[in-house]
Amino acid sequence: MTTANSDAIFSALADPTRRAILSLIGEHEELTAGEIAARFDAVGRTAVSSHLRILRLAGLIAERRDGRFRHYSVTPSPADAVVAFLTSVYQNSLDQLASAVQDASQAGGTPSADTGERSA
Amino acid sequence: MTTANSDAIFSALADPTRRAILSLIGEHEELTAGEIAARFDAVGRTAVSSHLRILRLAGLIAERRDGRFRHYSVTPSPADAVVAFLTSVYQNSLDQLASAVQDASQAGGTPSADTGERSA
DNA sequence: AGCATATGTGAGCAAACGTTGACGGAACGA
DNA sequence: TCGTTCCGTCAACGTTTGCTCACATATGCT
Repeated sequence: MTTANSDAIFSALADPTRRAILSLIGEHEELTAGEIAARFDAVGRTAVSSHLRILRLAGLIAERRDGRFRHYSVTPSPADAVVAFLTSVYQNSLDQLASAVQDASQAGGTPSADTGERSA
Repeated sequence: MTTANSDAIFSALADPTRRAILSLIGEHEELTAGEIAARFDAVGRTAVSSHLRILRLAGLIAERRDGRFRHYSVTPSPADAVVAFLTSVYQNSLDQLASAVQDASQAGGTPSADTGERSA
């Protein structure tokens, strides 16, 4: 069930405008849709509204309605899915690197020649 | 300069097939393009090749050429850009949450009723 | 050389995405 | 009640994305 939602989270984070919106909201406690839209000259108000909807459906932001205004704030929990994915991928990578170094050091040779090469 | 690349990283991570590929590579030390493609029934070999290109251009995986084969492995560093973005967003959020809780506890009321509600 | 294997690349197409403009609904003030 | 403000939603359009098919490239084997 977290898998289905992480898809929405990664998709939501893929757009640079949405990341900018998320970053902007994160700098403040709460912002209204109009305040957010006002900070983006290149993007129209309806586009910002669509982005806010996507961010909200992904669970990345929360909406509080107050009269005519809608205040948006950051919801802390969902980012865990992203970090969990990355750590699961890179944890193995680091484990294997560590064991490779250990094997090489037990064998008595130089740890590895692979680390010196990085594809551009 | 990290900003321009983080765009490629987030876009690369947006696709569920690419995340599955990245996860698969992460489980092994190295995998060839053919070995990776063989694990995906739903997507063809050329599609996997395109995904590998995107992941490589984003700097998420490394390519090692060995005869006819191309071995792919995970490159640990670039995920830092993702984590850095998330922590920058949520750091402020957590700070504000902490101060909000402190304010509420000083006021003597229950910390918050908002946590019980999640938008669907 | 000739053929098979391993893999990337380009054209073409359907689906998804982001943006805009027009509209609708809800709330505030006169 | 009437007009204005704030904001989401819908239809349409151009762009991008992901996929497949056919072809090209490079390596290895005989």
